[in-house]
Amino acid sequence: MKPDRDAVARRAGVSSATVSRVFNNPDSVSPERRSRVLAAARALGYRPNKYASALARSGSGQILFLDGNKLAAHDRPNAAFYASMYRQSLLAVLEVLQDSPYHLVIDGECSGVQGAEYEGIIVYDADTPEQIEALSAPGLPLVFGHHLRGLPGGRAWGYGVDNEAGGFLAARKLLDLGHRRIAYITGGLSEISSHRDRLRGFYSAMEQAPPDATPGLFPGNPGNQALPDPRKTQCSLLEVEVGPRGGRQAARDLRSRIQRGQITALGVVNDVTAFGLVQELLTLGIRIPRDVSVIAFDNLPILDLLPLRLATLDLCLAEVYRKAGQGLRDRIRRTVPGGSEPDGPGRGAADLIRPVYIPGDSLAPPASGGGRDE
Amino acid sequence: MKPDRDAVARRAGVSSATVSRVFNNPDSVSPERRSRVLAAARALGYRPNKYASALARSGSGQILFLDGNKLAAHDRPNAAFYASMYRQSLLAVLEVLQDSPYHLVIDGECSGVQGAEYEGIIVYDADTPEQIEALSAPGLPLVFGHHLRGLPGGRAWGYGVDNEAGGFLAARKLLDLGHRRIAYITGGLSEISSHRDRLRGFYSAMEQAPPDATPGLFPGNPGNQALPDPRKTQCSLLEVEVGPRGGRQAARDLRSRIQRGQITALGVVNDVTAFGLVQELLTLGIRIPRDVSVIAFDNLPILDLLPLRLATLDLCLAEVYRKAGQGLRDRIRRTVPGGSEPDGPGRGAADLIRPVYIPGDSLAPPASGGGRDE
DNA sequence: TTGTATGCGTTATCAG
DNA sequence: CTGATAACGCATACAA
Repeated sequence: MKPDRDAVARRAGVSSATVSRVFNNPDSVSPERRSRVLAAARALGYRPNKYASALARSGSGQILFLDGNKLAAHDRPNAAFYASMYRQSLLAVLEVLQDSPYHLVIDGECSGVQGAEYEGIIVYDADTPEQIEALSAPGLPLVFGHHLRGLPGGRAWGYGVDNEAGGFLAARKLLDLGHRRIAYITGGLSEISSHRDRLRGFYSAMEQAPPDATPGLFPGNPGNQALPDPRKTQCSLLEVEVGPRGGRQAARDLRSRIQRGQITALGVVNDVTAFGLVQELLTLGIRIPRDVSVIAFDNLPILDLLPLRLATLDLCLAEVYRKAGQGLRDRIRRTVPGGSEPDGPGRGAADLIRPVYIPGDSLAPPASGGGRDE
Repeated sequence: MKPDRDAVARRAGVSSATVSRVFNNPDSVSPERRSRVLAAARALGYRPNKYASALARSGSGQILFLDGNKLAAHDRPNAAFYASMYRQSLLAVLEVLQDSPYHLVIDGECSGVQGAEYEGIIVYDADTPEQIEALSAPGLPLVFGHHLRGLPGGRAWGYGVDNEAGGFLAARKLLDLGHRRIAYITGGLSEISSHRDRLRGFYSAMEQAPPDATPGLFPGNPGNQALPDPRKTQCSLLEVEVGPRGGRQAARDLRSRIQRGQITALGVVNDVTAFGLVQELLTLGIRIPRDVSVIAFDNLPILDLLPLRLATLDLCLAEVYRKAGQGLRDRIRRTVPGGSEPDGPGRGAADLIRPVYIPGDSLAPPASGGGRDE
């Protein structure tokens, strides 16, 4: 029924070992024969059998897609809203691994991480990379995805969202529209690195703001964080619980300042928080974007439940995880032969992908003509 | 490293073939030896290698998890809100298939359904079962999940949500609280069978309502559907576009009737629609549950974004898909040996699971003391 | 660079 | 009911 390696070999007039080499180590076979083999394979619709391959390699043939949420120290507060990201990421990895010799396995129990069950692990949204690196077998190629700056020094590799660039971009959008009285709403700064990164990026754009900018009206204090002094930036900072409830709280806290024109634009750490914020602002009779502009992060489906289209930044997780899949694939290859340390560009480091701006109806120039006047 | 079949055989003092039989056809080996083998296997932590197994069987060893949304005729309107269900279902199937000889493969391209790539298919949320049955190879065990009544007459099997029971349950909750002036909000009745089923169940509870019930105030007309005549039930019917926008529309349509006490409770076809409805009702100054009670279906995470907890029905998809996984597993077994028609209880039929009531703050007895007065 | 031969862990067939 | 033994489709050490 399905063509096997021997069929291809016969058709191409080579030995079956050569066919095998073409698929596993193409450089070790002469260009002329290689193309003959590839042609034959294509004609027959040949695709290597992953099972036989794994069996022959004495490998498991499995790559684990490990959900960091299952290992998280604390319960993720708004986890349920992020199922779409999970789906998106999973499908991206699957697409990449489609015609690799590996199967993607989704973690049922996290039990087998220790054992030699897998040939590599892709970690989805890990809370504490160190923990996972410690948990998994020493030789295992490990790829982290999602939000990451710096990774544990070891064998870990990562592909993630450039949250700092995202924060910068968000602030730039507001500044370019002419806003000068801006507040940033966030929370969980001590636990969640992505929140810190977004804030840092936001600040650094604000530091570049034109000199006519009005200083922050209520300088928040990120406290123990190694962040720029908000008094030097043009940005006010409001810390709340991250989530819809915190967003609603923020709306009540900012109400009078917005109504007096002391704040004309808001950056919000994520859509979930922005959701509550916008709900409550509208309830309080504050119009968006006329009275205040709002921009957030994540581009979640829940935005469709808001009466207006919120401007936000898409995290491009599909791209992140596509890269993660490819990266792992490459690293497995390099790990097998010599046992030599896998090199590649900057091991232990992370490739970051910049978020993309998604326009909405929540952004407009400040009402009172530019924000210079008192 | 990992124990193989021979290790188990040696330890149990039997041949390796016997070990194999214990795992594949337990009845064909004597009880005494069987228990010896099982003991040895447990002691060694032996688990059959799925790859070798598939290779030897000349099977693919793969079960396909096919996403019906990808084959849907029309774009699913509110699909993004249902990612959590996808995740939930997928994980349930994985759990069941954990120690079966099969791997779960998630559809990348739907390309291989024709080929003998898979040994079985689980179809997630299929729009048109007929289409999928036609598309897949004739011998393939096929299991459908999600919303289903009747299946194509052929080899298909299904496990789904008993939407009719859910509709009945929702109506009963309202009736038991004393409501007699009730409206049901739905849409897409001609395309979406689950919506019809919920309505049918809702109606049938209303037909049993006590004789003091006030007749429906604006008898809707489901038109071409084979549904009970709303004039005979105690229920008013409002058809809108399913989704947040339709929900908001419904709120505006019903506003005056609610304010005049002509309607005291609402059933809504799903949470997404209910979301818009509740948003708009609150905006219009209608209090929930004081002015009107609301109950919906699905128990989606988005309910956390509402300022009050909406009562709803959980679809228990985890259980549905756990059954689906087990069912498929059984069917594959029975299909292999004789080529005889797979029997099992009621082939071509569907096992339905009843939704479960999730309490909330959106339900209360009618304000004006029982609903009897004019 | 290429071909030959062996083994990967199971299942299934066939004698006993 | 049980035990040898031949596939299963492929990777790779080894020899050419």
